[in-house]
Amino acid sequence: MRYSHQRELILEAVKGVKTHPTADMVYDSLHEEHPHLSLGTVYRNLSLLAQNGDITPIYTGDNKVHYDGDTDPHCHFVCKGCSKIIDIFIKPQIPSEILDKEEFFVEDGKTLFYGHCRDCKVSTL
Amino acid sequence: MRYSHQRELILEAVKGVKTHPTADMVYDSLHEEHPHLSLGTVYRNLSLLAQNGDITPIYTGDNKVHYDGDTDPHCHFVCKGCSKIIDIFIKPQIPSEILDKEEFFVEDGKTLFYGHCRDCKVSTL
DNA sequence: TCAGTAATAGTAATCATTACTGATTACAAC
DNA sequence: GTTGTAATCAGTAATGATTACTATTACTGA
Repeated sequence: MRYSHQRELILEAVKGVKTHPTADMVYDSLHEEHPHLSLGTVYRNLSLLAQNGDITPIYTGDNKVHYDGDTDPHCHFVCKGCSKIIDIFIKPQIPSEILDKEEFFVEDGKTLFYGHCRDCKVSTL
Repeated sequence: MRYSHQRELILEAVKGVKTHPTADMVYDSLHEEHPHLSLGTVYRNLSLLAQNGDITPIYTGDNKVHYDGDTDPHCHFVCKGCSKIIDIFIKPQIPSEILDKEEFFVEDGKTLFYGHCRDCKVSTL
């Protein structure tokens, strides 16, 4: 993969933030300072960076792909109220009994927990 | 929720199958025998049934929502080759240390494992 | 410096899903 | 059974996230 200034910007925008942004959010955060950056470029590079293992995609079910700049394996918590994603620094465990299976070969795992964050818990009472 | 014949059909189409179908797949499986069933009805009812806890949505990252008719908590394996989803009947564990957190309140969890199934493993060698 | 080619900007197209509208249907009260 | 009414439906248009396309720009190795 050849170097590109845009890709560098996009990578830093994801790594420099704890909010697990979507393509749209990355684009918004960069657009003011880099008005010529294209949304298509953001999508393409997020996808490339994920393929390359530099960032990790998260599929929460909100119909948008979020990205995590921290590629160290860990879990996430998704608030059903405000859709916020919070890092949970526990390594997802792959139970040994399924590593021995002949049917499939596990390479990695993603674990999402769903619930309500403190702020949203209060507001549902 | 009021009874509807269409919803019954859709629920049975998901429950009667181990393939974790998408809206599109449910529609296709029913359309021949029920030509007047509308795709919009399939989408609306899958969403309602999921809200109601009768089926479980799965977000694998293929940009389509899959549904599981088995609502007993368990994990899934996703093949990176053929996109097949396989049930893994292990209950997703919620580590006790995060249940005590003040920051958020976990209600449920979803665990996906990624890798290659036996057929696809062979073909990548 | 320059050629070759990957990457970009800008825009059009795609695809899954949702929203809308007028017709139909479940179901509760009479 | 009949009727009122609100949920649901079929069919189709609209939306929103993402991908594809094309002419242009910019890395990078020679």
